[in-house]
Amino acid sequence: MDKKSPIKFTLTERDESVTISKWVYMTLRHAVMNGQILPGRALTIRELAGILGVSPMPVREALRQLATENALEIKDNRRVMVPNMTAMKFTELCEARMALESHAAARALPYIDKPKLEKLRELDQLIDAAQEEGNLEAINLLNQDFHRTLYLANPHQISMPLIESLWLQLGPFLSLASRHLKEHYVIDRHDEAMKAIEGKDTLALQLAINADIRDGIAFVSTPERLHHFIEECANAGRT
Amino acid sequence: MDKKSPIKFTLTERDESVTISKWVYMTLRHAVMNGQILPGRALTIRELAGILGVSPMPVREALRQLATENALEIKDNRRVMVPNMTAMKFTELCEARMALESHAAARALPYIDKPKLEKLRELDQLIDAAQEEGNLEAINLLNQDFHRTLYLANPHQISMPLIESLWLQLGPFLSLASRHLKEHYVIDRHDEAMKAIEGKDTLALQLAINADIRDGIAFVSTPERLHHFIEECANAGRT
DNA sequence: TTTTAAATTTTGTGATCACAAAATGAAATC
DNA sequence: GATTTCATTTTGTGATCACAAAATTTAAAA
Repeated sequence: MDKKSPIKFTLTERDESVTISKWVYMTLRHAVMNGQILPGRALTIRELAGILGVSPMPVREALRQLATENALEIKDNRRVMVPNMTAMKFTELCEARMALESHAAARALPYIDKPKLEKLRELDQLIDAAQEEGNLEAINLLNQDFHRTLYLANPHQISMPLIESLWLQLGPFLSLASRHLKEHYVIDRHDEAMKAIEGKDTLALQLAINADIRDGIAFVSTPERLHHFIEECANAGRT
Repeated sequence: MDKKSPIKFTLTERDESVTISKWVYMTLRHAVMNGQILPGRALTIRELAGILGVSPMPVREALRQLATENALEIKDNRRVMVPNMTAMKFTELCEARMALESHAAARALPYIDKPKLEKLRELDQLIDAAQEEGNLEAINLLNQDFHRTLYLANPHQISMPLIESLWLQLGPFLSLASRHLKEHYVIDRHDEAMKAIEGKDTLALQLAINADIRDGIAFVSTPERLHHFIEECANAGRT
């Protein structure tokens, strides 16, 4: 039954300068992050290799890498899949995001200079524009860019990879859940963050980041809706 | 010059039931964690495969996996090595540990029941015993066990892999630095943690965990000593 | 019809091979 | 002696192959 549901994901052309392994990794990562691969759907090396038009080898490495980042799950059967979401896991992931990202933001703040502030302002405006258009994927991408730019301002930063792992684990569910929504009313918390950054107010920045994370998942607000979405996603990729 | 310095690390016998890939991964991970591979020393797939007595394939996967955990660094040259420590990086890693682990501890606390408390007490006593003997590696291992047991008490926990990544990044430096020390006077902060756990006092537990992390790295206490050790480690594996 | 058992296919693992890029060493130039 | 150039070797990447374990299908039995 799993084999019935066909796998289909965005294929970008490969730049010659990038290794096949990396291209495969980035392609699969994007597919997972954007919910293009249903949770529970069994992924086989050869099938993916066929779709991507490469040998099994680079796919193998990419799958293992994504599994190490907990974007994929390798069961005892050696079967690889996008893990299913649970209510508790969702809570833990969000809480971990807040703990890690508010920390990363605080430690990046001293390194925010004029040009970086400008870059953040620019991203903030792009997000506003994307919201007017209602372009969901763009909003998501730009939002990530905003956070990444902030955290990476710290030249000694080491938590970005950990944060990316959390994003990867939340990505598929958020993406799938948002697809089942009629309308999105996203509140922009970045203004608060920008003000805190300008004022070099660490605590205010941490609060703004936490608020932003909370808002980003606000559409599953109530426990009922959360369970509703979880069920819906589980059904979409029924085993 | 790099090639001159021979690589040597602990080789445990492989259990039939475990895949070669996993065995190679665990072996290399242990070697990195315990400073058996000098930072900066170039690691080649074939050399390691030769030492381990396996084909290049499993080594390749293990190296990539350790690289995604940031235990190893893949340079542009495609060269793989244990990354060198810097003072700022060291600080960032410790701060990240405190942020993540105090968070993990707080979220695990509600799940600590009688048997788990007993297990923690047991580990605490083993650590005391190991300290009397001055068995450094045992202390380290048991200390990790203590923290792991605590955090994993939360059945929905998702931060353990992130924490392990931080341990992996700190491991080689701490291990190498401690080797250059005449004496170790480790203060046991676990008693405080135990008291906090028994009293279900979240804040006290977080403080105890943070204190424990600080103490664990106390031997590099002053910035001068930190720089001294960093230099010494860099010289040990000079490029 | 449902359950069990055997046969077949598919799959991950691990080894080997081919090749281009990178590192190394030797010779030539300044 | 120091630096560059070129030939040689080593290395990572990616493809292919062999095989045992797992999954699937088919056939037989209840």
